[in-house]
Amino acid sequence: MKDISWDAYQIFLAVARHGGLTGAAQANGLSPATVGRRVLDLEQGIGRQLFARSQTGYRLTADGQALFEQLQAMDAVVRKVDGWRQEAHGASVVRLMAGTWVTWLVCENIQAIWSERDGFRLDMSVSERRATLAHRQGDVGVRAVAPEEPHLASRHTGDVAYAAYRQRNAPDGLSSAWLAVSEEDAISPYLRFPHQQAAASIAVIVSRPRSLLDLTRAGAGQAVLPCFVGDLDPGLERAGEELKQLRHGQWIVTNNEDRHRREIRTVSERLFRLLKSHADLFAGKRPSRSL
Amino acid sequence: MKDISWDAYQIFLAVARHGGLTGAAQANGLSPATVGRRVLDLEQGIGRQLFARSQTGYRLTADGQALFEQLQAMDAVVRKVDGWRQEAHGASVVRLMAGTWVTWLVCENIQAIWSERDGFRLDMSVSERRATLAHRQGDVGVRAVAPEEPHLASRHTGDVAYAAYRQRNAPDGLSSAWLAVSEEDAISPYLRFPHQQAAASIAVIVSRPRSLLDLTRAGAGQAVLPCFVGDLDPGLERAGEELKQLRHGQWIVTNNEDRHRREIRTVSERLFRLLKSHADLFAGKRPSRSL
DNA sequence: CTTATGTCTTTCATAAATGAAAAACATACT
DNA sequence: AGTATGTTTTTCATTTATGAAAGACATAAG
Repeated sequence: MKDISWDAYQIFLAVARHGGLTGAAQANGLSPATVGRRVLDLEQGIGRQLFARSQTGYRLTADGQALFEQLQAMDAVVRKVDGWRQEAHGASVVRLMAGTWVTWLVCENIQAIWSERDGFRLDMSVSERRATLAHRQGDVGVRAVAPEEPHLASRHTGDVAYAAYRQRNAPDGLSSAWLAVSEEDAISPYLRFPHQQAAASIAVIVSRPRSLLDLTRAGAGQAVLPCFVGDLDPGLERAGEELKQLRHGQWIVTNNEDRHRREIRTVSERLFRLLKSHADLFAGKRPSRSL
Repeated sequence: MKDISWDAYQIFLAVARHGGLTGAAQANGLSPATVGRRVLDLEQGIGRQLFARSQTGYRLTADGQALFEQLQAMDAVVRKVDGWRQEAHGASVVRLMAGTWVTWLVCENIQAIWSERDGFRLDMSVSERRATLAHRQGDVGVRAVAPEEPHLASRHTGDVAYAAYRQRNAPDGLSSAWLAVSEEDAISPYLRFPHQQAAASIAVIVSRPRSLLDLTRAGAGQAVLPCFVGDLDPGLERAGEELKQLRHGQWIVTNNEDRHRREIRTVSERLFRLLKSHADLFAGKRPSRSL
């Protein structure tokens, strides 16, 4: 019984997961031809057929399934090792926690925040909840309330204004119906507004704020959106004045202890610059549409 | 952060266990040069130095020790997989590696080594080369030199004596010609003897030692044979005294790690008993022909 | 001290593995 | 039915990895 080369197990797992050679080849940086050969070799070494082959891909046999399950533990070890490697490299991940719309703006302007040459990975996590950066869940946060936590450092970027938006030039009948996220998901004041002010007129309930924008653009009704989102969209117009009771400040927060970490400083500086350059837009002063 | 090829981990473990490249190379069926390169590559991939290198071997660094400990779980998975592989084959093969004449003796006494009721298959592999059991090529080996490899367990069975043999009562003219295997196949000292002592008198060259016995019995000349072969054959007699310079010891070897395998223990115990019961015969003390 | 031995590292020729491309085939769409 | 698409398998030229051998070096023995 000859020893099996462990990379054969690695390739086997990839084929099993992707259900074929093409996906596995991409994941492992090999060609489909090579992956096919390696799997054949493994089957010979094991003495069992591990996959049922078809023109549309590979399916695990019972024996293949047995091996797949056994090898999960191996994969778990490698994940732990990878975590240890990352640790060994100091901090090659920066985790950014922000709400739906700031995350959207960052994505639209990603080249201003991150490039491949930076040598770290950017993880962006969307949450409407207050970014506490607790338990090191995040490194940089964007929030609507100035932090009082002593371990957090913050920088004020400006105010955020809100208004109701509807489809531009929409027929009048539909545009008065309200679009809202569900009450249980309505964490922020702007998300709660339709429930508090026009509950009987809510025509559609969605689970994500991004869906509000989509529906509004499609003419399904009106929704409360941040001005920097609504005013930037050529398919939307304001359905009324700014809703001044919803206005709030905006802060970028980091952990005091992370000040020395270059990657975190880099990201928070760049983010501050991005938000500051959009300060008027955030505050509800209408842009010229040339941005 | 690039994925690490899992066979690199396999090689790392071997180097760590053997404390150097040479042992790991043997265990993995690679050359020391290759192992050294692979470990360098791994250190680059991990971004840490894993070994302190010296001319006397490799010692784990603190980082290397951390990785070593993490990878024990991976090794454990592979052992389980190997158990499953064996199970898939019904744990049903024991591979015996021995020279021509021991293999012959085993065949003559097969009921003492193996029966169908044992529930495993016996594979017998003839090789004049030293049985290293490397790369799991064999499970039980018989060899002429005591093993120094730390992963091999051995038991001494006794000495093997050699003499020149000819056809019994042969006419004098033919019996002085020598029979030999070819020089390139003459791996063992006894096979080299005719080339070294009587090269000009070699009448016939064969490729297999078994042919020496056949030719000698047919009266074609004289050949060096182990005493346990020549003395047992009623058609042969010694052509001279024991060739004392050819005498050597004999050991049965198994892999330390295979100790727990019942079939391997069974075969090596039985083999030991067989060879031990023939110890006098092997040592050149003449039998009574009633065996 | 010198010599022998064992081990690692480097170089170079060779073997093995690889990927690109073509062929074959299955499935989905028109 | 014909066409388009996606996937696998096979072939062949190229690339990569490998091992043999030489050199360098450390350690042990005489």
